Parts: sequence; structure tokens; C-alpha cells
Amino acid sequence: MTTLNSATDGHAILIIEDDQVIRERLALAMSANGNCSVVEASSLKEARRAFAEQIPALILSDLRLPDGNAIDFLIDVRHTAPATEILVISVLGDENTIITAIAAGASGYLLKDALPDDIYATAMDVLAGGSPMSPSIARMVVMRARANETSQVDKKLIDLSDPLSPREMEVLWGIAKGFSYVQIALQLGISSNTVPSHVKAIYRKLRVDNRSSAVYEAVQHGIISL
Amino acid sequence: MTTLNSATDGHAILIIEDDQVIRERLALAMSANGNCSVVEASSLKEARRAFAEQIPALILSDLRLPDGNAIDFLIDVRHTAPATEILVISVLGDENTIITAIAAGASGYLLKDALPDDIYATAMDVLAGGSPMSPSIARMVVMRARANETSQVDKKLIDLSDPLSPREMEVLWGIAKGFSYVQIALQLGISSNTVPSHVKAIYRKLRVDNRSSAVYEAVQHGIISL
DNA sequence: GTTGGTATCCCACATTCATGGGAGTAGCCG
DNA sequence: CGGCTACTCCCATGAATGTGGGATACCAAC
Repeated sequence: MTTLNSATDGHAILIIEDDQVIRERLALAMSANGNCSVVEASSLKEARRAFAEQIPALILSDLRLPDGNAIDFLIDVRHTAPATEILVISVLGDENTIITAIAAGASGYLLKDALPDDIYATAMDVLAGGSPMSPSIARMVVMRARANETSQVDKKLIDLSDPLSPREMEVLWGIAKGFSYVQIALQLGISSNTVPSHVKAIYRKLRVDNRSSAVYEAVQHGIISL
Repeated sequence: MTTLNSATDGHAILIIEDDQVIRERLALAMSANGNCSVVEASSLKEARRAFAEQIPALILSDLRLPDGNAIDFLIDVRHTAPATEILVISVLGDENTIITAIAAGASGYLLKDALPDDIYATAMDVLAGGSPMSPSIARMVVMRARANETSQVDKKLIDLSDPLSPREMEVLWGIAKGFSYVQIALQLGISSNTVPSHVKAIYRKLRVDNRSSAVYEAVQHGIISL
């Protein structure tokens, strides 16, 4: 178990923020609490230069900079230094921006108008493996995650009525991948005349009348996953 | 814009927690700050009874109760009272439990050993549409969300070679859903003779030679999502 | 202003699919 | 044993698809 101190000892923090007032407030909060070295950047250009000189353990970054959007820079950071943690501090609270930032590699996301009293502790949360974020931001992320989880759960509850036999599942996979009856027959080691028989059963159970619909319904019902 | 006060005025809060000490602490924090009515339950049975009597605006719930797991109850709540917000307070911090709770309908998730000083404000965050959660919890949710987002982003980077035209995308969707050429033509308001032309272009770009393969490849490349 | 991409339309031919039958073997279970 | 299901095989016919052309028109880019 690493202590909070070890997280900052000898590590650098890069602060990217064009507003001088906010930037200095952040820098002060960081340097006052730990013995970490703080580097400040007010533009993407400065940030790239600072990053090239020394790879920081943590990046506090605004998204909208004078010379462009920080997202691309954050993506580069993720690729060249996967261990570097990223905490985004922005006024932008729209879903698209947030999801993009997280996909780009941000571990935490704070709204500027809701900065916590103890921004240093929040930054340490990130280095300790946490993902602090404003509640309203978290809601969007939760909604995304929920949509992805429940959609899979719900699908499996639908088709208890007519389970496909193992053989039918194999044939269904062949259909999904676009193999012809002959190809499927060869793969399964059966006659090409047998394949349509299974296909007929599949169509009946899924209540469809062609291959594409079968694949579509199967995916919707969670029977197969492309 | 609703104020925080209106969120609690006349609304009920249901607290589900078997540990008497924690339960009373939570109840005190809630009733001391707002004029909301607090109902306490120490078991799933009590919770179901209380929920049947009055649908609360907010539920603070532990997951592990003496008479079972609260997840199923929370799922029921989601179905019968979608507007009721759920804030889970648990010692369980494993990914499976967290994701399940969120899929079940939890908007917030706090670890018992990391309860915030102002639990009342946190509860109000939930009613205000936020999703407060412990940083370590948030990290897991973020990881989930990121996996789902980046997988789509990465896929899109693969097939920059041959982008499908808007019309081809429409036809592709028709194919994916199992419509015949005639049906697709009717939907798009074009001749049924035109559809195969687009299909040919799609097959060429995706390098396939039948509908199912086209759908399969399109899904794999992230061009469409079933 | 020619070139290239998109979109539209038409035709014809070969292949594949969808669907209706019929029919046999094997295994499981009440 | 009798009934059920899964799995296998075969055939024939009509429908849909895949593929090869050829053709016109619009619009943007070089």
C-alpha cells in the first residue's frame, strides 16, 4: 500500500490552465501541501514542451486553451505515458465533452464552478487510483455505464421462450459471419442439405424469414454478440 | 430551477441499513438539515413494507441486509417508481457489485468507510440530479464507460480507407435489419433497381460478397451498431 | 472543363436462399 | 414402450440475391 506522500515525493505535476488566477491558485494548493514539483502551462504549446521535458505523474488540465482543445494532447499523453494520471478541470459540462475527455484518458473531471475546497486532496485521490468528479458529471458517466450494462441484462431476459439447440447456435454463427450453406456444412462436417433444416428451425424460433433478420434479432436478444 | 429545499419539502426519504448506529446517524443527518420525513428500515422486509406505504423521493440503502441482497428490491423500485433516486451506501467495493447496483438503478454509490462529512449535502446532490460516489468507485465506472467509448473510437480509426456515403449507410441499415431490396427501396423512396447498385458499392468497400458478411464486417468496424 | 464521386435508373444471368415436403437415427424421460 | 427432441439427410420449386454490364445527372475539386 502506497502512502499519499509517496505519491507526490519526487513526482511532477503539470497544470494546464490559461486563466492566470485559477492556474496560480491550483499551483499554490499543490505545492503548499506536498513536496511535489509543479510545472505550469498556459497553452497547449507550453504544455507539450513541458511534457516533453519531464513526464509528470499527474496532469491538471483545462480543456479549452487559447491555442486549441486539450483533448488531442491528452490522447497523446495516454499513448506515450499511460501511467500519467489526468484530472480535467473545465467549465464544459456537456455530455459529449465529458465522454470524449474520459475516452481520451481523463480519470477525474471537475467543473470549475464546483471546485472542492480541498483540491489537493482531490488530486491525491486521482494518484491513489480514484476518479473524483463533480456529481453532475458522474451522473452522465453513470447513465452511460448503466445503458451498457442493463441493455445486456434485459436482452437475456427476453428469449427464455425458445432456446436454440447447440447445433442451431453453430449454424447461426455461420450465418452471422456470412458463410453460405455449403461453407457452413463443411465447417460442421455435415451435408449441405442439412444446413437448411437447422436454418428453418432458427427462423421459426426467432420468427424471421431471412438470414440478416435472424442475425439482427439474435443480437437484439443477446443470443449472439458480434 | 428547483432549489435544494424544494427537493426535500414534503418528500420522504427511506433509509435501509441494518447497523443501528449507522442508520440512526444517517437519519439524524437527514432530519436535522431539512424538513423531510425520514423512514427507517433495518431489513428488506421492512423496506418493502415502507416502500409500499409511501413512495420516497430518495432511498439511502445498504446492499447486504440480514434477509438478503437489496439489489432485487432496488430493481423493483426502479420499475415501480422510476423517479425515486437511489443512493447506495455499502462496504462492498468490488466491481461486480458496483456495476450491478448501478445497472439496478443506483445513482450514487458511497463506501461506508469513506462517508463524506456532509452526508446530507451528498444526498441532496442525488436529488438535484447528480451522482456522488467515492473516488475509487468512480474509477471503476469510468473504466467501464471508457472501455465502451474507446472501443467505438478505435474501430472507427480502422476503416478510414473507404467511408460509406450517407445513402450507402441507409441501405446498410436496411440490410442489417433484414429488409429485402424492395422494402429498402420503398423506405428510401427510390427504385428497387437502385438498391443493388448501392449494395454493390457497400460490398466493394467492405470487401464482402453477401449481406450477412456485410453486416458482420460493418459491426466489427464500428460502422453500425446492432 | 475535365475528372471523380455520389446518386439514380435499367436489364439479364447465375447463384444462393427460403420453404414445402418426406424420412431416418439416436437419446431421454415418464 | 411411446412420445419427444435433436440431428441427420434428400429433393424440388419459387423467391431473393449477387454480379456483370450500361446509362444519366449533379456537384465539387483540380
